[in-house]
Amino acid sequence: MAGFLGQYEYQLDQKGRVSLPADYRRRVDDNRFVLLQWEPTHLTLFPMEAWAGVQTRMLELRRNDPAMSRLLRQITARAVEVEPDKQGRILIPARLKEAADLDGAVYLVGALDRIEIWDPARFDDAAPAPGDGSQELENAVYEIFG
Amino acid sequence: MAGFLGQYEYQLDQKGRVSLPADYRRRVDDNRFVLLQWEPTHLTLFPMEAWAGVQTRMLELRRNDPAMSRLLRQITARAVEVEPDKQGRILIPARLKEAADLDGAVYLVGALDRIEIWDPARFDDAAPAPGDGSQELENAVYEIFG
DNA sequence: CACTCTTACCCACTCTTCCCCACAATCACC
DNA sequence: GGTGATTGTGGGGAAGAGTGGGTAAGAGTG
Repeated sequence: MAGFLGQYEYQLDQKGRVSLPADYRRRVDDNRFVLLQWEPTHLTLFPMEAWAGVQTRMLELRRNDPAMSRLLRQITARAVEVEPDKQGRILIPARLKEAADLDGAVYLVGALDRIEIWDPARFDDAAPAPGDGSQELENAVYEIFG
Repeated sequence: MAGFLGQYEYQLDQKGRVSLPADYRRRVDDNRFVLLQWEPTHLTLFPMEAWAGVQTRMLELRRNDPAMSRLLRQITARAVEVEPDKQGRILIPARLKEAADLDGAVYLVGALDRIEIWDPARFDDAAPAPGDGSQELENAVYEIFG
Protein backbone atom coordinates (compact mmCIF):
# COMPACT_ATOMS: atom_id res chain seq x y z
CA MET A 1 0.00 0.00 0.00
CA ALA A 2 1.22 3.46 -0.85
CA GLY A 3 2.01 5.78 2.03
CA PHE A 4 0.48 9.15 2.81
CA LEU A 5 0.46 11.44 -0.22
CA GLY A 6 -1.05 14.72 -1.28
CA GLN A 7 -1.61 18.17 0.11
CA TYR A 8 -4.98 19.15 1.59
CA GLU A 9 -6.09 22.57 2.82
CA TYR A 10 -8.37 22.32 5.83
CA GLN A 11 -9.72 24.67 8.47
CA LEU A 12 -8.60 24.76 12.08
CA ASP A 13 -11.82 25.52 13.94
CA GLN A 14 -12.18 27.73 16.99
CA LYS A 15 -11.79 24.76 19.29
CA GLY A 16 -8.44 23.88 17.75
CA ARG A 17 -9.62 20.85 15.78
CA VAL A 18 -8.65 19.76 12.26
CA SER A 19 -10.19 17.06 10.17
CA LEU A 20 -7.90 14.38 8.86
CA PRO A 21 -8.46 13.58 5.20
CA ALA A 22 -10.75 10.57 4.91
CA ASP A 23 -8.15 8.96 2.70
CA TYR A 24 -5.57 9.12 5.50
CA ARG A 25 -8.00 7.73 8.05
CA ARG A 26 -8.68 4.72 5.91
CA ARG A 27 -4.97 3.90 5.85
CA VAL A 28 -4.58 3.42 9.60
CA ASP A 29 -6.55 0.75 11.38
CA ASP A 30 -6.13 1.55 15.04
CA ASN A 31 -6.76 5.31 14.72
CA ARG A 32 -3.97 6.22 17.10
CA PHE A 33 -1.37 8.89 16.37
CA VAL A 34 1.45 10.79 18.01
CA LEU A 35 1.59 14.52 17.30
CA LEU A 36 4.78 16.49 17.94
CA GLN A 37 7.12 19.15 16.69
CA TRP A 38 10.63 18.03 15.84
CA GLU A 39 11.29 20.54 13.07
CA PRO A 40 10.71 24.23 13.74
CA THR A 41 8.61 24.79 10.64
CA HIS A 42 5.73 22.41 11.16
CA LEU A 43 4.09 19.66 13.22
CA THR A 44 4.37 15.96 12.43
CA LEU A 45 1.71 13.34 12.97
CA PHE A 46 2.92 9.76 13.22
CA PRO A 47 0.61 6.78 13.01
CA MET A 48 1.37 4.56 15.97
CA GLU A 49 2.99 1.99 13.73
CA ALA A 50 5.57 4.44 12.40
CA TRP A 51 6.05 5.96 15.84
CA ALA A 52 7.29 2.67 17.20
CA GLY A 53 10.38 2.91 15.01
CA VAL A 54 11.03 6.51 16.00
CA GLN A 55 10.80 5.66 19.65
CA THR A 56 13.25 2.81 19.30
CA ARG A 57 15.82 5.07 17.64
CA MET A 58 15.36 7.70 20.35
CA LEU A 59 16.07 5.20 23.10
CA GLU A 60 19.23 4.07 21.37
CA LEU A 61 20.58 7.52 20.62
CA ARG A 62 20.13 9.01 24.05
CA ARG A 63 22.04 6.17 25.70
CA ASN A 64 25.34 7.50 27.13
CA ASP A 65 24.75 10.88 25.50
CA PRO A 66 23.59 13.59 27.94
CA ALA A 67 23.28 16.28 25.29
CA MET A 68 21.11 14.10 23.11
CA SER A 69 19.08 13.13 26.11
CA ARG A 70 18.34 16.78 26.90
CA LEU A 71 17.36 17.49 23.32
CA LEU A 72 14.99 14.55 23.12
CA ARG A 73 13.42 15.49 26.43
CA GLN A 74 12.39 18.84 24.98
CA ILE A 75 10.78 17.08 22.05
CA THR A 76 8.92 14.41 23.96
CA ALA A 77 7.71 16.97 26.48
CA ARG A 78 5.67 18.64 23.78
CA ALA A 79 4.42 15.46 22.11
CA VAL A 80 0.88 14.14 22.55
CA GLU A 81 -0.91 10.97 21.70
CA VAL A 82 -4.09 11.88 19.83
CA GLU A 83 -7.07 9.97 18.53
CA PRO A 84 -9.57 11.35 16.02
CA ASP A 85 -13.14 11.90 17.24
CA LYS A 86 -16.12 10.34 15.50
CA GLN A 87 -16.01 13.04 12.83
CA GLY A 88 -12.37 12.24 12.13
CA ARG A 89 -10.90 15.36 13.73
CA ILE A 90 -7.90 15.63 16.02
CA LEU A 91 -7.42 18.29 18.67
CA ILE A 92 -4.20 20.29 18.42
CA PRO A 93 -3.05 21.51 21.86
CA ALA A 94 -2.70 25.27 22.12
CA ARG A 95 1.03 25.00 22.81
CA LEU A 96 1.71 23.19 19.56
CA LYS A 97 -0.64 25.45 17.64
CA GLU A 98 1.41 28.47 18.60
CA ALA A 99 4.73 26.75 18.07
CA ALA A 100 3.89 25.98 14.46
CA ASP A 101 2.10 29.27 13.90
CA LEU A 102 -1.16 27.56 12.98
CA ASP A 103 -4.46 29.37 12.84
CA GLY A 104 -7.26 29.37 10.33
CA ALA A 105 -6.29 27.41 7.24
CA VAL A 106 -3.67 24.67 7.49
CA TYR A 107 -2.11 22.23 5.06
CA LEU A 108 -2.10 18.52 5.73
CA VAL A 109 0.78 17.08 3.76
CA GLY A 110 1.46 13.40 3.17
CA ALA A 111 5.07 12.31 3.65
CA LEU A 112 4.86 8.54 3.10
CA ASP A 113 4.99 7.13 6.62
CA ARG A 114 3.83 10.31 8.36
CA ILE A 115 1.62 13.38 8.00
CA GLU A 116 2.84 16.95 8.33
CA ILE A 117 0.77 19.93 9.43
CA TRP A 118 1.86 23.27 8.02
CA ASP A 119 0.94 26.91 8.04
CA PRO A 120 0.16 27.45 4.34
CA ALA A 121 2.35 30.54 4.00
CA ARG A 122 5.37 28.72 5.40
CA PHE A 123 4.85 25.70 3.22
CA ASP A 124 4.51 27.72 0.03
CA ASP A 125 7.64 29.70 0.88
CA ALA A 126 9.56 26.48 1.36
CA ALA A 127 8.39 25.12 -1.99
CA PRO A 128 10.90 25.08 -4.79
CA ALA A 129 9.21 24.80 -8.15
CA PRO A 130 10.16 21.51 -9.77
CA GLY A 131 13.49 22.09 -11.46
CA ASP A 132 14.69 24.74 -9.01
CA GLY A 133 16.85 22.48 -6.89
CA SER A 134 20.60 22.13 -7.02
CA GLN A 135 22.19 19.91 -9.64
CA GLU A 136 23.19 17.45 -6.98
CA LEU A 137 19.65 17.05 -5.75
CA GLU A 138 18.33 16.87 -9.27
CA ASN A 139 20.55 13.90 -9.91
CA ALA A 140 19.41 12.22 -6.74
CA VAL A 141 15.83 12.56 -7.86
CA TYR A 142 16.68 10.73 -11.05
CA GLU A 143 18.25 8.05 -8.93
CA ILE A 144 14.93 7.58 -7.21
CA PHE A 145 12.57 7.75 -10.14
CA GLY A 146 14.88 6.39 -12.77
CA MET B 1 4.87 -9.03 -20.96
CA ALA B 2 6.03 -5.85 -22.68
CA GLY B 3 5.74 -2.65 -20.68
CA PHE B 4 3.62 0.39 -21.50
CA LEU B 5 4.13 1.57 -25.06
CA GLY B 6 2.54 4.00 -27.45
CA GLN B 7 1.14 7.51 -27.46
CA TYR B 8 -2.61 8.16 -27.19
CA GLU B 9 -4.48 11.42 -27.46
CA TYR B 10 -7.47 11.61 -25.12
CA GLN B 11 -9.83 14.26 -23.80
CA LEU B 12 -9.77 15.67 -20.28
CA ASP B 13 -13.45 16.21 -19.47
CA GLN B 14 -14.94 19.08 -17.47
CA LYS B 15 -14.69 17.13 -14.24
CA GLY B 16 -10.97 16.60 -14.75
CA ARG B 17 -11.13 12.94 -15.74
CA VAL B 18 -9.13 11.08 -18.41
CA SER B 19 -9.64 7.60 -19.69
CA LEU B 20 -6.74 5.22 -19.53
CA PRO B 21 -6.18 3.27 -22.72
CA ALA B 22 -7.87 -0.10 -22.42
CA ASP B 23 -4.58 -1.68 -23.35
CA TYR B 24 -2.87 -0.14 -20.30
CA ARG B 25 -5.69 -1.19 -18.02
CA ARG B 26 -5.31 -4.78 -19.02
CA ARG B 27 -1.66 -4.73 -18.02
CA VAL B 28 -2.26 -3.97 -14.33
CA ASP B 29 -4.24 -6.32 -12.17
CA ASP B 30 -5.01 -4.37 -9.01
CA ASN B 31 -6.05 -1.13 -10.75
CA ARG B 32 -4.19 1.08 -8.32
CA PHE B 33 -1.87 3.88 -9.39
CA VAL B 34 0.08 6.78 -7.96
CA LEU B 35 -0.08 10.01 -9.94
CA LEU B 36 2.50 12.71 -9.32
CA GLN B 37 4.67 15.42 -10.79
CA TRP B 38 8.39 14.93 -10.33
CA GLU B 39 9.50 16.54 -13.58
CA PRO B 40 8.29 20.02 -14.41
CA THR B 41 7.08 19.15 -17.88
CA HIS B 42 4.51 16.44 -17.25
CA LEU B 43 2.75 14.10 -14.83
CA THR B 44 3.75 10.50 -14.21
CA LEU B 45 1.43 7.63 -13.40
CA PHE B 46 2.98 4.67 -11.62
CA PRO B 47 1.24 1.34 -11.25
CA MET B 48 1.37 0.41 -7.58
CA GLU B 49 3.88 -2.31 -8.27
CA ALA B 50 6.42 0.13 -9.74
CA TRP B 51 5.64 2.72 -7.08
CA ALA B 52 6.67 0.39 -4.28
CA GLY B 53 10.27 0.53 -5.46
CA VAL B 54 10.22 4.31 -5.78
CA GLN B 55 8.86 4.69 -2.28
CA THR B 56 11.51 2.44 -0.81
CA ARG B 57 14.28 4.50 -2.43
CA MET B 58 12.70 7.72 -1.16
CA LEU B 59 12.61 6.48 2.42
CA GLU B 60 16.26 5.47 2.25
CA LEU B 61 17.57 8.62 0.64
CA ARG B 62 15.82 11.11 2.88
CA ARG B 63 17.26 9.59 6.04
CA ASN B 64 20.10 11.73 7.46
CA ASP B 65 19.70 14.24 4.64
CA PRO B 66 17.59 17.30 5.46
CA ALA B 67 17.90 18.85 1.99
CA MET B 68 16.69 15.67 0.35
CA SER B 69 13.92 15.40 2.89
CA ARG B 70 12.69 18.88 2.00
CA LEU B 71 12.77 18.12 -1.68
CA LEU B 72 10.88 14.85 -1.33
CA ARG B 73 8.27 16.54 0.84
CA GLN B 74 7.41 18.80 -2.07
CA ILE B 75 7.15 15.83 -4.38
CA THR B 76 4.94 13.68 -2.19
CA ALA B 77 2.74 16.73 -1.62
CA ARG B 78 2.06 16.78 -5.34
CA ALA B 79 1.20 13.09 -5.48
CA VAL B 80 -2.12 11.21 -5.19
CA GLU B 81 -3.16 7.62 -5.16
CA VAL B 82 -5.79 7.14 -7.87
CA GLU B 83 -8.00 4.30 -8.95
CA PRO B 84 -9.88 4.20 -12.25
CA ASP B 85 -13.69 4.24 -12.07
CA LYS B 86 -15.81 1.62 -13.78
CA GLN B 87 -15.32 3.38 -17.10
CA GLY B 88 -11.56 3.23 -16.68
CA ARG B 89 -11.04 6.93 -16.00
CA ILE B 90 -8.83 8.54 -13.39
CA LEU B 91 -9.48 11.92 -11.80
CA ILE B 92 -6.66 14.44 -12.07
CA PRO B 93 -6.69 16.89 -9.14
CA ALA B 94 -6.97 20.54 -10.11
CA ARG B 95 -3.56 21.31 -8.62
CA LEU B 96 -1.79 18.79 -10.82
CA LYS B 97 -3.80 19.82 -13.85
CA GLU B 98 -2.52 23.35 -13.57
CA ALA B 99 1.01 22.31 -12.70
CA ALA B 100 1.33 20.31 -15.91
CA ASP B 101 -0.68 22.81 -17.97
CA LEU B 102 -3.27 20.20 -18.90
CA ASP B 103 -6.65 21.11 -20.33
CA GLY B 104 -8.61 19.70 -23.22
CA ALA B 105 -6.56 17.19 -25.15
CA VAL B 106 -3.74 15.29 -23.43
CA TYR B 107 -1.25 12.67 -24.48
CA LEU B 108 -0.91 9.41 -22.60
CA VAL B 109 2.56 8.12 -23.26
CA GLY B 110 3.83 4.67 -22.41
CA ALA B 111 7.28 4.59 -20.76
CA LEU B 112 7.76 0.90 -20.00
CA ASP B 113 7.08 0.68 -16.25
CA ARG B 114 5.09 3.92 -16.03
CA ILE B 115 2.72 6.16 -17.97
CA GLU B 116 3.30 9.83 -18.63
CA ILE B 117 0.61 12.45 -19.11
CA TRP B 118 1.58 15.40 -21.32
CA ASP B 119 0.19 18.59 -22.70
CA PRO B 120 0.40 17.85 -26.46
CA ALA B 121 2.15 21.12 -27.30
CA ARG B 122 4.87 20.54 -24.72
CA PHE B 123 5.41 16.98 -25.82
CA ASP B 124 5.81 17.86 -29.46
CA ASP B 125 8.24 20.65 -28.59
CA ALA B 126 10.31 18.26 -26.50
CA ALA B 127 10.59 15.74 -29.31
CA PRO B 128 14.01 15.59 -30.94
CA ALA B 129 14.00 14.32 -34.48
CA PRO B 130 15.98 11.06 -34.69
CA GLY B 131 19.61 11.99 -35.17
CA ASP B 132 19.45 15.28 -33.26
CA GLY B 133 21.08 14.00 -30.07
CA SER B 134 24.69 14.27 -29.00
CA GLN B 135 27.24 11.68 -30.08
CA GLU B 136 27.33 10.32 -26.57
CA LEU B 137 23.60 9.69 -26.57
CA GLU B 138 23.77 8.19 -30.04
CA ASN B 139 26.27 5.65 -28.80
CA ALA B 140 24.12 4.80 -25.83
CA VAL B 141 21.26 4.04 -28.17
CA TYR B 142 23.48 1.60 -30.03
CA GLU B 143 24.39 0.03 -26.75
CA ILE B 144 20.71 -0.61 -26.14
CA PHE B 145 19.57 -1.79 -29.52
CA GLY B 146 22.93 -3.15 -30.56
C1' DC C 1 -18.51 20.88 47.71
C1' DA C 2 -19.23 24.45 44.14
C1' DC C 3 -17.32 26.68 40.26
C1' DT C 4 -14.78 27.11 35.99
C1' DC C 5 -12.44 25.58 32.07
C1' DT C 6 -11.36 22.16 28.95
C1' DT C 7 -12.45 18.06 26.36
C1' DA C 8 -15.43 14.96 23.91
C1' DC C 9 -19.69 13.48 21.87
C1' DC C 10 -23.60 14.36 18.98
C1' DC C 11 -26.62 16.64 15.64
C1' DA C 12 -27.19 19.34 11.53
C1' DC C 13 -26.01 21.70 7.26
C1' DT C 14 -23.60 22.31 2.83
C1' DC C 15 -20.78 21.02 -0.79
C1' DT C 16 -17.93 17.96 -3.18
C1' DT C 17 -16.99 13.59 -5.00
C1' DC C 18 -17.82 9.38 -6.74
C1' DC C 19 -20.87 5.87 -8.56
C1' DC C 20 -23.81 4.56 -12.03
C1' DC C 21 -26.53 4.86 -16.25
C1' DA C 22 -26.75 6.22 -21.03
C1' DC C 23 -25.18 7.63 -25.62
C1' DA C 24 -21.91 7.60 -29.57
C1' DA C 25 -18.18 6.15 -32.08
C1' DT C 26 -15.02 2.60 -33.26
C1' DC C 27 -13.42 -1.93 -34.07
C1' DA C 28 -13.87 -6.89 -34.81
C1' DC C 29 -16.12 -10.57 -36.61
C1' DC C 30 -19.02 -13.21 -38.90
C1' DG D 1 -21.86 -4.95 -45.24
C1' DG D 2 -24.50 -5.75 -41.20
C1' DT D 3 -24.20 -6.86 -36.31
C1' DG D 4 -22.55 -6.96 -31.80
C1' DA D 5 -19.14 -6.00 -28.42
C1' DT D 6 -15.89 -2.77 -26.73
C1' DT D 7 -14.24 1.85 -25.77
C1' DG D 8 -14.31 6.82 -25.06
C1' DT D 9 -17.36 10.68 -23.38
C1' DG D 10 -21.06 13.13 -20.90
C1' DG D 11 -24.09 14.01 -17.09
C1' DG D 12 -27.60 13.11 -12.98
C1' DG D 13 -28.14 11.72 -8.34
C1' DA D 14 -27.01 9.75 -3.94
C1' DA D 15 -23.63 8.95 -0.46
C1' DG D 16 -19.83 10.80 1.94
C1' DA D 17 -16.77 14.42 3.67
C1' DG D 18 -15.65 18.91 5.95
C1' DT D 19 -17.38 22.42 9.07
C1' DG D 20 -19.91 24.61 12.85
C1' DG D 21 -22.03 24.73 17.19
C1' DG D 22 -24.93 23.01 21.39
C1' DT D 23 -24.65 20.20 25.33
C1' DA D 24 -22.92 17.01 28.68
C1' DA D 25 -19.06 14.83 31.12
C1' DG D 26 -14.56 15.25 33.28
C1' DA D 27 -10.38 17.48 35.38
C1' DG D 28 -8.44 20.94 38.05
C1' DT D 29 -8.88 24.77 41.55
C1' DG D 30 -10.21 27.44 45.46
